[in-house]
Amino acid sequence: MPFDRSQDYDSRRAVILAEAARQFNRRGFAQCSIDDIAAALSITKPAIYYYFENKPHLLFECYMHAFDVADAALDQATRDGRTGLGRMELFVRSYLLNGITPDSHIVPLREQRSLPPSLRLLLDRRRRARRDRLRGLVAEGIADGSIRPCEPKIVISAWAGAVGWILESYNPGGQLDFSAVAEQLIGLLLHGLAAPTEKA
Amino acid sequence: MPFDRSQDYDSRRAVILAEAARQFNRRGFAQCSIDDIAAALSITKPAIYYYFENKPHLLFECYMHAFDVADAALDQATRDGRTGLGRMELFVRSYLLNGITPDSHIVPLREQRSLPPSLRLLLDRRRRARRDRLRGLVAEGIADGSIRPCEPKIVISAWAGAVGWILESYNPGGQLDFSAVAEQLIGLLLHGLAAPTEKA
DNA sequence: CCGCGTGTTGACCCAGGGGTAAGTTGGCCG
DNA sequence: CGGCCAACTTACCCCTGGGTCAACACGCGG
Repeated sequence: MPFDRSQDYDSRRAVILAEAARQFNRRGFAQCSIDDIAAALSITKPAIYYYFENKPHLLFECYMHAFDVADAALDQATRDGRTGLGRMELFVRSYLLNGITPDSHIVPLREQRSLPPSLRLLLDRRRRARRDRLRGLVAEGIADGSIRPCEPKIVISAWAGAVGWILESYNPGGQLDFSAVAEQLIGLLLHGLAAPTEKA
Repeated sequence: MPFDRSQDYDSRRAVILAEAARQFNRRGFAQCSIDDIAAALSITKPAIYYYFENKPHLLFECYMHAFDVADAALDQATRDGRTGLGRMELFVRSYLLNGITPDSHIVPLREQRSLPPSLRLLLDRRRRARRDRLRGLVAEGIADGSIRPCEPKIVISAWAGAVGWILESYNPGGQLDFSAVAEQLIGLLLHGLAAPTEKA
């Protein structure tokens, strides 16, 4: 998706953001300069500053976009799922298969440290909100018997790490296509959670 | 562990490396300057350059140390375990409970990108070697019936992410002490892998 | 044709931090 | 006591890259 001057403001802004996310994902925040991102779009640095306040804000908006996607998946899962475990499954499935494509606005949370305190605060708030909702789903699953007794905190951190690292280390050139990878991961995660009586 | 001039060369070098690992872990590689590390030890930047070639090498040695610890755990697990699943359990247990302390030379693999190509190559070699050994354990577990059929690649990436992210997000001030967290994580991981007939 | 606002550029500033050169301390050995 | 080497320090270089400024295109309404 090239930078097209005939598009409207919001579209051009989104194109820049997408390219930034791509580069941040591929090479890491610290390793790409604004010039790199600009060059990839065949524009110059000040053009980017016309749309975005500064480099951290660029990263921040990548995160926000990723949160929007994840929250939408979570809303849907909460609505459509029947048990705690079912909701967890719907969430991760929807997130992996509909929300995310490799190179979309993923930007693993590991780059958090690159944000100034003010932005980190906002980010943390959203992260905690999502985290607490997910913990709630696990607790719910334990209560309804679909999830074996365990510590929701640990489950959520472990899942987040597993999903993030799979996305990070996924190689599009490999033998498995992405949906196969996703299915394997989902199976693994669900087996870890499910109560012994479940069949999964 | 302060920097003590009366210690011998290797000890002082190790103290510097440990402090570097601490800071890299806490604040991220890009966010700490050599001056920061030096200041924390009450020495000056050139003193660090007396022991280490440059900043990437410092990070590189953190990684190497982490690999040494993990490889030792893996050797022991391979030796002492009886089934594929048993070996996987021994590995992760030994790694978490004996190998790692929060703030030791963990330095998550996410900082890989900060290394120059030559060092990344060396790192990748070791990472692949360990990864392949672990995949072998999973394959072995599937063959011996202790692990349900699945894709070893996915399992290893997911485990790596889960363990790494738990270490990263562990809060020493929380209600759970580290060994409790480790046990919860191990339980979760093993449930995900174990063949249905297993009791775990 | 003239301005005027939006979008974009070339040229520039400048702080931070990696890395170095040369000088200083302090212990040890002859 | 003199020199020498390891272990540092002070002072410095300098380049990268974030961020800015003034000038410039260009479409559009008057």
